[in-house]
Amino acid sequence: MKKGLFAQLPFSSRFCFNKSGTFHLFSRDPLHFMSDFRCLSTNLVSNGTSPHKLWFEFDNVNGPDDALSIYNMMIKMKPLPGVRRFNSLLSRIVKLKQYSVALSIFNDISNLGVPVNIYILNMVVNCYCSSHRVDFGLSVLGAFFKLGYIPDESTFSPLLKGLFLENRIAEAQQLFRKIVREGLCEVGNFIFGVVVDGLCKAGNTAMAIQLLRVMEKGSCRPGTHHYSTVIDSLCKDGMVDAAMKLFYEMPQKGINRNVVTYSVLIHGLSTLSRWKEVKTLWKEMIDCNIFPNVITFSIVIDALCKEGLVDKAHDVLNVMIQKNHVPNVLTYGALMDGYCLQGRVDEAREIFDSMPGRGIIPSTISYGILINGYFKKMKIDEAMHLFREIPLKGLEPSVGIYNTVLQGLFGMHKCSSVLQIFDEMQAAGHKHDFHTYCILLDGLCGNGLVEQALSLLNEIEKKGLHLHIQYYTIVMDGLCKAQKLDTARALFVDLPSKGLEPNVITYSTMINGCCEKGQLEEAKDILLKMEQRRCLLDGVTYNIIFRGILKSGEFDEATKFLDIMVGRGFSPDGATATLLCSLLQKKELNLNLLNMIEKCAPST
DNA sequence: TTAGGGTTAG
Repeated sequence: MKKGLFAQLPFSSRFCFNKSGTFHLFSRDPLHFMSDFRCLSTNLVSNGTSPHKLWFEFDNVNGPDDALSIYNMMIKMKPLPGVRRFNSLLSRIVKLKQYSVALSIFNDISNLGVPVNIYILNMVVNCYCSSHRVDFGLSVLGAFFKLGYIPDESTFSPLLKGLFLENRIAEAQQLFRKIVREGLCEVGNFIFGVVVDGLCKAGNTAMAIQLLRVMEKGSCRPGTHHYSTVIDSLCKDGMVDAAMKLFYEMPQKGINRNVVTYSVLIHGLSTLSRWKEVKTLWKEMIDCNIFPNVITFSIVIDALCKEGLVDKAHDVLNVMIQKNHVPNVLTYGALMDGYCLQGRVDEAREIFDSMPGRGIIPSTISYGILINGYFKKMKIDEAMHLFREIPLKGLEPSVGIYNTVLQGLFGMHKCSSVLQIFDEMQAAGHKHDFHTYCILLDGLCGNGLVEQALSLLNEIEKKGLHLHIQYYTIVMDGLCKAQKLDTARALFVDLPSKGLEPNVITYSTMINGCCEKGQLEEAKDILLKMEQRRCLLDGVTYNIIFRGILKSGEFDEATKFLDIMVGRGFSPDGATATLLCSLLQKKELNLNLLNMIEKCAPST
């Protein structure tokens, strides 16, 4: 059907179809249309359809198939519909995020001689930038000038967004500066929003705040959107107090807060279990006539579940329903995960089964949550049955689902089933990703197959795939646990030759391996190297070293180390507490250390 | 241009 449609297109050879039935454009010079688009195609077929019958139907376009059907009808008309009709169709396709479809149609209409206007050119820029092809987007700028159009905010916004999306932060900043300095277009709320969002997502919240301050002094003042974006980013960076400060600054500066502003802050606070403040904010929000929506409720339900308070979360769900808010697939997913985390997978299953009756179709992630829950309860048959059900329900098993199943099977020591599923995955054309390799390496190590993990690592190297420090860290850990410290050390020493830089987890893995083998001196050497390379120690590393010293019986040294550790804001974790308890029982700790432990960690 | 889900190395 689809191929038939394209056979009628004048340039059907440019399209190809992938396995999922969607089509994409062969890579071509994005500006080739410049040479073609003025040429009028003369051999159009007319079936007499009136253009007026079509123009109102674009809202009913719900996917590439609909788009192509309408497009096919449009190009059969004589005379051809005007550029505005094509504009509306393209705009609908862009809304559906079918960028390659939009670009292909664009190429075709330009070949058919439909004149290109600035709206269409901006859409083309947007399509390239949204599909990680910002360089093509930039090259379209040339077309603007050739056609006498001046790029505007709608041209530069997607370009900036695209650069941020491709993690080309410096270039995005450079372009933004150029736009401002040279007055390339009006710099309004919209473009500021793109830059604030881009900086935040790039992890540069501090610079986003600076930009807010710059905006305050200019003609385009920051608004609710800009503040909400920055508050959210601060919360995600764990800086909730700084986020609160900005939040309280808003009314002082005459900026309204909306449900998004409240929701992101509630998210930040509830992840830190600051429930008292969540309650205050909730009340304040309603007093201000801003009402929580399905996302706000879902945020709270999710946070309660992650804290193990699934029954409370279920109460919130009931309140939500009483207040006529309709829970969606994400709300139920959060609750299902909450039950699974408590090992109450049957209750999670009840929710899952009740979803279709409530008009909600479970997503692949809903399946993933439940499959993971079953594996954690060792219910392999139920897990695999659900996995097999996914395609039967018309859903595409994602890489994430395959990863969950592979990991679950490894956890059940079903290595032969892992291979079978991995083969199936490849046969079905599903590309494995970075996580798949991590799961395979970790699963092989965890099942006593460290040598095979090493072979897989070699294979990854030989294939010239992107090497990642995490692969090596996993295998080094496996080697240490298999009493093969020498091989782990060799791998560790070789990292720089592969262009890889060890990170805090790599160092702590090796330190742990050395401590377990009683090689405290070597562990100290690695610690020294780590500090020389300015790799900051985290809580887990401090605990690993502390346990290593404790096990060596050097209690005076352990006391000194604990003092430093606590001074830097880290406290003994669960594994350390267990070790301390067993040492206490054996009465092996000295008095100084006992006093120190009591002072720093009353809970342990 | 702003908010929510599973898996993800010590």
